Amino acid sequence: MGRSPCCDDFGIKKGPWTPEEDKKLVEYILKNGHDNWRHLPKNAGLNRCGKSCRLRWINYLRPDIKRGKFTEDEEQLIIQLHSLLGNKWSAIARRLKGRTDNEIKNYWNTHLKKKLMLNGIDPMTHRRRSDLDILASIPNLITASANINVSNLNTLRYQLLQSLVQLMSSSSSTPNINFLEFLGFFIHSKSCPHARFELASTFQPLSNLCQSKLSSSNTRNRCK
DNA sequence: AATTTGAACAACCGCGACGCC
DNA sequence: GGGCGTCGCGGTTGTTCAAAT
Repeated sequence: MGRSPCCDDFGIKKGPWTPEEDKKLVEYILKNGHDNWRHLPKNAGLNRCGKSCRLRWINYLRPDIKRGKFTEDEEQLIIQLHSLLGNKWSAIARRLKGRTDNEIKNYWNTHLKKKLMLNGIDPMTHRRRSDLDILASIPNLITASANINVSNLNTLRYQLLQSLVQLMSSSSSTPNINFLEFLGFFIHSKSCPHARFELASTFQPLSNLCQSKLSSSNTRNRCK
């Protein structure tokens, strides 16, 4: 027999919290604390499960929560801590006063990950990506980016392909700055979903080629 | 002006860890 | 030692709203 689920009671409310529910929860916790989340909703007169109450308190209602945009310092700290701790959001949150693990996790997924990628840094390893790494991820980069404006797709395709040919013909393993700038131009221009789709499909075969190049070069390195 | 799209973030869900009996 | 209840975490989904079309 398994553990009894927390939130399967019929009639238990889910979804966004109302101001009245917030008020009840805050008043109850400030007066009585939160020793037992399981029993708290009933005692506080809330038709919610304990888990939902806990989350609402920790992520939104706690009095010491800091609201508003992340500062540049906080961003740097998150990046630094993520490079040391990985996706240990609660551990990262403990080192950022007033910020919650959920908030940091969301901020990482929507802002910081992209920011690092656009700077040529792998968000998981925190290492600078080689040209081949970047090429292999072009379709993802293009699809992930919401900001492409291409008025003349063919011209840009031609320019990009020229850069790619140049890049592929050089044997250098260090990042090609011109190419990175070119990619940056693509990604920072305004949105055009159609162009993104076109570009992503155009570069999929090239990406596959790069993946196989990468894996064969890794195999060679291992054999050395 | 209406519709679509996508970013941001709030909230949910499943599971492992832990403590108690 | 193992069964059970609860908590906390991380991944995922749902909702909202502004910008683009």
